[in-house]
Amino acid sequence: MSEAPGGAGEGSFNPYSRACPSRRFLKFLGDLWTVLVIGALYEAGSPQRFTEISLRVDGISTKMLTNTLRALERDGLVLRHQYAEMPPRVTYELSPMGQDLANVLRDVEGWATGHMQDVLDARESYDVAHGE
Amino acid sequence: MSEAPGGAGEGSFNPYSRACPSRRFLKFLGDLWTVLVIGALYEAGSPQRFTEISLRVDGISTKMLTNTLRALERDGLVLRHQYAEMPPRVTYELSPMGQDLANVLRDVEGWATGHMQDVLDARESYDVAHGE
DNA sequence: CTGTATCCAGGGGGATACTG
DNA sequence: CAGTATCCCCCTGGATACAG
Repeated sequence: MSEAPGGAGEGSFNPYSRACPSRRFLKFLGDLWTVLVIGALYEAGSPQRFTEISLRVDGISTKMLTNTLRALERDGLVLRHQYAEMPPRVTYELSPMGQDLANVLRDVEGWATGHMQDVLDARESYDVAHGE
Repeated sequence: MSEAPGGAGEGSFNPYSRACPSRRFLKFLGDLWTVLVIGALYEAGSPQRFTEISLRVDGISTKMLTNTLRALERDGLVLRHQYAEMPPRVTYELSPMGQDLANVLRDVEGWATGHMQDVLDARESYDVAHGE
């Protein structure tokens, strides 16, 4: 019952090894746009259109929104619905697995905003102690 | 009681706004090296030396390990201890706030490794359906 | 051992223009 | 509206050499 640094058992994935696919995946999950897009879809609670998402995620470019949504869809985290209308209408929503992930990422987001002030203070102390 | 996309109340931080400092912080927290270094320190359970950390986090360069540790220390998430010895000895450990964060990030890591296979399968299905 | 300093290639990602 | 296609700059981050 020896454990790798990641605590993964045998036959599992371990992001602490550079060759493991979970490392790249973890990197993707941590990507700012990934986190915010998933969070936006989660917050919305209903299928969102391309433009709606871009409005919720301030500053995201069409390129990155496209890339992010495409990757999320490919990974089975987001469901894409296309309607044969004119003008075209496309919506995105979290898959069950995506919603599960959203809950995890939401904790990270909550932790970040919840401790932001502490961190800001810590930085100030550090900068003062280390000569700006 | 209106809510921003991030669900943050007034006076709080909201990473969905590009100007909010929490966005940059969230980006830092999601960074691969940040996640793995914190995870490594958490797993270790005791203060770790520079070299020990680099061994746990496969593939990290001295530059990035230094940068990451420095940033974590500045943010009050990691405590650095320096001993006046020869050869020099320095150890790092999570601060109480850092340990709190570690628990959150650990869930993300666990989610990633726990769903890696599902994602791998989803990708294969997607690629087949969309012509490789 | 624990970093720091520099160089530099590669890729991420913004801005912009254009299409079905 | 929902993207796609390019250009292209910048900045990340690896490699390397060196210092305390």
